[in-house]
Amino acid sequence: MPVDFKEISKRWQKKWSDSKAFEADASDRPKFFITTPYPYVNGLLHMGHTYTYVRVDALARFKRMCGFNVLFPFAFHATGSPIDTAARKVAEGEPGQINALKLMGFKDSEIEKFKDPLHWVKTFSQEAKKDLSAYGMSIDWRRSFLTTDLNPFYDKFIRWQFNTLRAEGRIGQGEHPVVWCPKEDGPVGDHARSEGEGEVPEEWVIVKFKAGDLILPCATKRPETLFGVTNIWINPDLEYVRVRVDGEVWVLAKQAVSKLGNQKHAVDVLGSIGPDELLSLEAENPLTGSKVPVLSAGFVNAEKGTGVVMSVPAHAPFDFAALLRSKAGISPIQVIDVPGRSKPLTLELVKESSGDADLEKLTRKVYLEEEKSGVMSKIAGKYSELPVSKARDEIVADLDCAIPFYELSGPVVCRCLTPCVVRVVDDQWFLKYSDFEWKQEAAKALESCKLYPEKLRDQFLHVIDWLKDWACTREFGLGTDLPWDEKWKIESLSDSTIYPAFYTIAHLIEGLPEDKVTDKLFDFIFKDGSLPEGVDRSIAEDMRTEFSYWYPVDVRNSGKDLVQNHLTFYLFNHTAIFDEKYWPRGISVNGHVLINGEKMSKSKGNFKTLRDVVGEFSADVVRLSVLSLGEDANDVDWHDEVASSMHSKLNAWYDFAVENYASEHIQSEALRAVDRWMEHKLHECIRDSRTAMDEMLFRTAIQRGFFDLQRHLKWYLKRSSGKPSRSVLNKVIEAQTLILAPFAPHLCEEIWFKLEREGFISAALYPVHDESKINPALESSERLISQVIDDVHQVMRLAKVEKPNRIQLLVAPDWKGELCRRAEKLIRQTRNAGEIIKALIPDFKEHSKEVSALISKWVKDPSKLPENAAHEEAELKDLNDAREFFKGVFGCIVEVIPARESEHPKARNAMPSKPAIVVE
RNA sequence: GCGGAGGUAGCGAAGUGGUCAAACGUGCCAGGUUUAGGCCCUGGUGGCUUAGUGCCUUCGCAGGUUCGAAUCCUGCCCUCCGCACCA
Repeated sequence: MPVDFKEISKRWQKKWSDSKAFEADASDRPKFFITTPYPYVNGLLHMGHTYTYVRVDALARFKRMCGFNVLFPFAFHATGSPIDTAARKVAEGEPGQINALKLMGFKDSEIEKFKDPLHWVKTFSQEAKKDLSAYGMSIDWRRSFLTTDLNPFYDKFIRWQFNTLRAEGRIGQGEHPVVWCPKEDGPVGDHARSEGEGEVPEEWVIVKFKAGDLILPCATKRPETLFGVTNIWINPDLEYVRVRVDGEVWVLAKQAVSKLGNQKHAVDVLGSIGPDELLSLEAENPLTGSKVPVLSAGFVNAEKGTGVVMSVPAHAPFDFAALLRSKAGISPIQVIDVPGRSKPLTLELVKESSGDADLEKLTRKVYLEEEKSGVMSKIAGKYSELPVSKARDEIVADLDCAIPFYELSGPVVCRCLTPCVVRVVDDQWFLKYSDFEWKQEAAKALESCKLYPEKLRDQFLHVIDWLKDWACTREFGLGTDLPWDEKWKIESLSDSTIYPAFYTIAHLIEGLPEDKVTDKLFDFIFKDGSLPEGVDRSIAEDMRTEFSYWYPVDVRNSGKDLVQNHLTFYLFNHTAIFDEKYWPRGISVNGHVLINGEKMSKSKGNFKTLRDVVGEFSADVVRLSVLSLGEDANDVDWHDEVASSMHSKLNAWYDFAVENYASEHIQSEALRAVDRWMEHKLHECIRDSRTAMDEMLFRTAIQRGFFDLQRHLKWYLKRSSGKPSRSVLNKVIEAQTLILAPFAPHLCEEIWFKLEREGFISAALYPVHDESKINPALESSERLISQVIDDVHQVMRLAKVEKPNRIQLLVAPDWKGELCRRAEKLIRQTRNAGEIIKALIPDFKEHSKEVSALISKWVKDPSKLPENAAHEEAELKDLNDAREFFKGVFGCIVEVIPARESEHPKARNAMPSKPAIVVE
């Protein structure tokens, strides 16, 4: 019967909600607290969320079924600039943005409202809540909240967090390069760019060459090549100026002056300087002291650097090409050796006639090669033998006249269509993640943290090690004001590190008047401070109880892209703020969702929202499908066909369970071997799926606990010829339904109800395996029988027999079994066939020829040796017992005969557990 | 470039020194039932073989260690995640 999954889903969701099934409060039961990063609410939840969140929900449901008091809360993130920017775009009538909203199904009249960022936040958090409920998430919604100052309580919590961090010395202020729009006079994030997404400030160095009283500032990314400078390039077509920079007089291209101004240099243009004068200068290499001439070259451009270029012809294709053209008769100076190369790549490949595009390519090639395998040559004095990147760092550190300079990695254009520049701001606030001691604390927190999967650990360690100070404030966007400097908003990754603690009190704190919510109150709740005056004691104490009961978080699960930032920040901040007993207990990571092997993207047209798939396939089917497709940090590849097939499987299980369950009392009955085999398999499946669930290996759990169990059940039904044991069948039906419940909770509730079981299956206990029922010895008979069926099929196929009249199974004589068992032992000791044969022949005199043939075969390929060879008598019994079954399978008489009694030439082929087969 | 994870059948993916031609899922082929069904059942799905339960070849590429390697070692190629003020 077709099951109406959607109707079932709605009905049970309502029952759960009406009975507050997932609302959890502090108690004396063991607790399990699981969280996942809240989504940013600038759109609908999509396929990626279906995976991450169902992993959390499946674990929550499983732990609940293991008797834990489980808290699974959920909230919404509004902090940051994208929503702000999007709202502004709507206000400006930007067609792309408006279209995006239309595609989400909003009517023209509604779109108007999206001019207000608050409307985005409210709309999409509500939509997400609807979608998640329809997806069957077992969330305690009482504890849900929004971030930013839209929510005064969360806002105060974040202020407390930052005041605490500051008091602990975790926050500093300093210089920082940012991408800057000169017109808007502010930083420009990726979201606010019309061009240049992903471009960042790159670190260059300005090396100051002295030329009399003047300074020629050469901007370079490769200061280690200073030893090879043969001349300075300027472009006579550019306009050059003298500029007073930090008290010195520099010469540079006019366009470059503002760059310096933006990078914390005091600049004052003194006047222009002509090419003739420039070309007459002689510059002093600050590293070597040698004097080099200034020459002209057309490739010098003022967009990059200063318009003054140091020329290293041996290692820079543009320089060498220009030098060839200049006919100056200067020879390149080699600074870097590459093993296996007698002459620098540049000198080998560059011709006078090389075009700009070729030179561009070559530059990249040279850079990569020399960066990777180059070492400094002898000429580099104390730096010789060093790898180039190391030499670079040391040279810059040693040279007073080398100063940092930033250049964009590529052109960036602001949303206001103004080209952007790099600006060094000096009042940026940082979280001091570079602090060695803080790193050590984070590493310690990691140590006591269970990771799912464990192989994440190396990456976390690297991130902790390499993490630098994090700029934690922004000048615009939504969020919480930095408490002591309200020009700044706290940046979005920084206001979402310890908020799982807020879940523990979110539903209670709203009962207090806002003005009573102070830092002191948070100290009381989270840090055992004293109760501030005028605060309702019972609420405050409840909050403290909730926090100390639920904390720490037992598992936090997210997509793998958050390891490198959010999850690591999460560790850092917990160590800074909370007592060690509250540090995270577990972190779990999952891969991304691909659709038909491709990354999901709106432009590819394969973008699916959560509500799309749930609408198409139903919650249970999506949940089970997406979890069955992958685990670990691997990506899962969504295919609709998988979901269709999962739909059928679930439907079939519903029918089977409801039709075959005997809810009346079952009389005890004697169990046959096949019944005990079924119990054995059932308990194996229970054991394996339970273990997998605990490790969040849901695909394994589904395979062991669903696919495998179903296969075994099918075999059991066949083997028991339509007369399965009622009690065994009942146990299978109960266990299978319970095992499926964390994945397909709605359907399983419905089955549970139809089985006339009390209460929610969500609150029932997950099956526990009974070790005494597990007995691998029970498997040999069934394995023999299924193997025989396979072999007979193969014989029939090869012999082109479609409908056999008679099948004979000729069972190997006991001496062969004995031979196998003894050979097995000997073959472990030696690979010498002769030795083994010699040892065995005396006991198998009558079969000496066969023995030597078999032994040499087995020595050559031990996998051919039957393991745990059956005894003739047992094999005859197993096969005889299955005769009726075989008859049903093949539709003909099946005879079981000892091979030694058969005249048939095939009889000799019989081996233990592999009877000879005669098909007629 | 740097750090991390990977490359096994059409696809997804088990398997980490011999029992693995490779579980399980999906797809595909053939047959049955049904003959509206995204239902169900049976067999097959690397190549060769076709009275026979066998043989051969594969686990990104190239070498090496071993009686024996998808599994260990070396080099190379490719894919994915992240690389910061962005959620």
